[in-house]
Amino acid sequence: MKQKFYITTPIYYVNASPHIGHSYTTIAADTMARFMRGALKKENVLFLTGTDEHGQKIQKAADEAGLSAQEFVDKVVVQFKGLWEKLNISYDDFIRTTQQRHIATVQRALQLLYDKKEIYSAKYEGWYCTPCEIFWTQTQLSDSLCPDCKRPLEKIREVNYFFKISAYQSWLIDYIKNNPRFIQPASRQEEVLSFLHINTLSDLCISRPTQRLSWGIPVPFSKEHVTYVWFDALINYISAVGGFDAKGDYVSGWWGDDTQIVHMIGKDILRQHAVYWPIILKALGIRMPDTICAHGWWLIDAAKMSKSVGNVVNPLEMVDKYGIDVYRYFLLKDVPFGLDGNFSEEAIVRRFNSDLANDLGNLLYRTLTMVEKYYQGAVPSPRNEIYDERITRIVACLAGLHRQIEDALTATTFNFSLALEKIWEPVSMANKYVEDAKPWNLAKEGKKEELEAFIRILVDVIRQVGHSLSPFMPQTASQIEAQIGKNKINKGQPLFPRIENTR
RNA sequence: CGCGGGGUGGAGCAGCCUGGUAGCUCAUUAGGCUCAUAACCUAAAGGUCGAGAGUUCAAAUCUCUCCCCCGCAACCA
Repeated sequence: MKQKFYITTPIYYVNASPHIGHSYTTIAADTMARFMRGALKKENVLFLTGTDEHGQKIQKAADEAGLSAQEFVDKVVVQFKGLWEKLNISYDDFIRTTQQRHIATVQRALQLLYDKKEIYSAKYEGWYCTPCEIFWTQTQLSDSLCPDCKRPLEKIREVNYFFKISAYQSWLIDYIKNNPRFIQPASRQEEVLSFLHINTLSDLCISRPTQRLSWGIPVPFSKEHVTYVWFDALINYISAVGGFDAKGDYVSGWWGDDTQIVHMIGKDILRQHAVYWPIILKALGIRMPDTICAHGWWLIDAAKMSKSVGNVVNPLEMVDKYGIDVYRYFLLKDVPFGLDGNFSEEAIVRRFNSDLANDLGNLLYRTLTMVEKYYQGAVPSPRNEIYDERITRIVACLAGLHRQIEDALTATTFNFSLALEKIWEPVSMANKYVEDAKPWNLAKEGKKEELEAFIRILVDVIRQVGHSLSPFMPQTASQIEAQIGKNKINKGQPLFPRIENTR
């Protein structure tokens, strides 16, 4: 494990409000960041999120809202930050592409690439739909009408700047093959490789004429152009944590060889991150990130989430209804990371009742009751002399738990659901052990020492589980800690009261 | 002949790379127990692993053919 850990979410495009997908990526990154803060020192972890604020669609959304672009993005950013606060997202830095630190780095990067002759200007030809403000290439068209609005298109010819990514295709293929951890999960790596084998990369158009779009970062070597949003956006990962020195070398405390760099993304933007981004870095002479981790999508009642269908899930509503940690738990547990998941409230309730109420919540509450009943609320002190075989097994399970979680999260593919399964193992063992130990008999028969050892191991399980849970469910972890107390319990109410079928 | 993902007990999935008694969670049923949130524990029922052919002593797993479902336009994690 490297000394430092730098994890990012994508910077979210602020032309609309955040939805379940944004919250999923961010919760996953937050959980990793929290876990790594425990594994490394807190100050050796940096968790970055932010917003992508330039481009045509934002300008259009701003126009529709009757605001200037800047006013519009300022407004939406507040929504995102509000959601992250509500979801308990522990980001260390929040970058906006309209910030000066970002603009300066993007412009410097462009100039460096231009000086290295990695960028050239060329005439660009395409079909333009003026009402939609969208460009279409010949191959996207079946007739001469706009695929979106079915209105006639206009043939436009203009000068734009292109980045020579085609020159890097074979380098990229080799790099991906030689670094199997670069794109995760492995199935995504195959996807990218097969894409690169089948297609020949064409140079990336990285500018837009100012006459058509003014809401962007000005290209330093042309007054008539602003930067294309994707080039602008990807640079955020380096502009947030460093900059170019006078010689044009990138300098950063978070991009050295001692840092593990992870970009958490959704599968829809894999192409940009696995193809464009490495090439940009390579051309600038900057090291590659360690891992690009692309997760799947959430389907809503088995259908693709879509603004036009109107089935977009608002995370705030779910959080208000079920609670932050229940929402976090559901997203991280219900689907193996990487695959598409199916979101429904029935599924949340099912998960809630079986895992949180029946298994974990019930274990905590029955234990609290026993401590209260048999020991008047005082937590028995550790007793090592009585160990039956089952206690030994539970102790071994607890001892190995941290390692198991670490393996699930770091050794393979950010397997959150597996990590949570591991945390539930001691919970289940403890619930079984209650049946075996029959504490009510121990109490009746006056077997004081056995009873104490028994209660003590339950308390140990709960403490350890609570601690292990803290990256995933931070609030729950502290609630458990508060209820089980140090020397004296604070019984309170059941942590996750079962949701009965009320429909 | 476009590309990719998938089809495993009622539901959701693992297993397939590296063939060898088909496994997990939930739901169902029966029993046990009472510390506990009708919770917990134990047990049972339930599958010709999409169809067919081939390789093999042996195929969910390898090969071939076919059938069906979902993405591959936009918003967008």
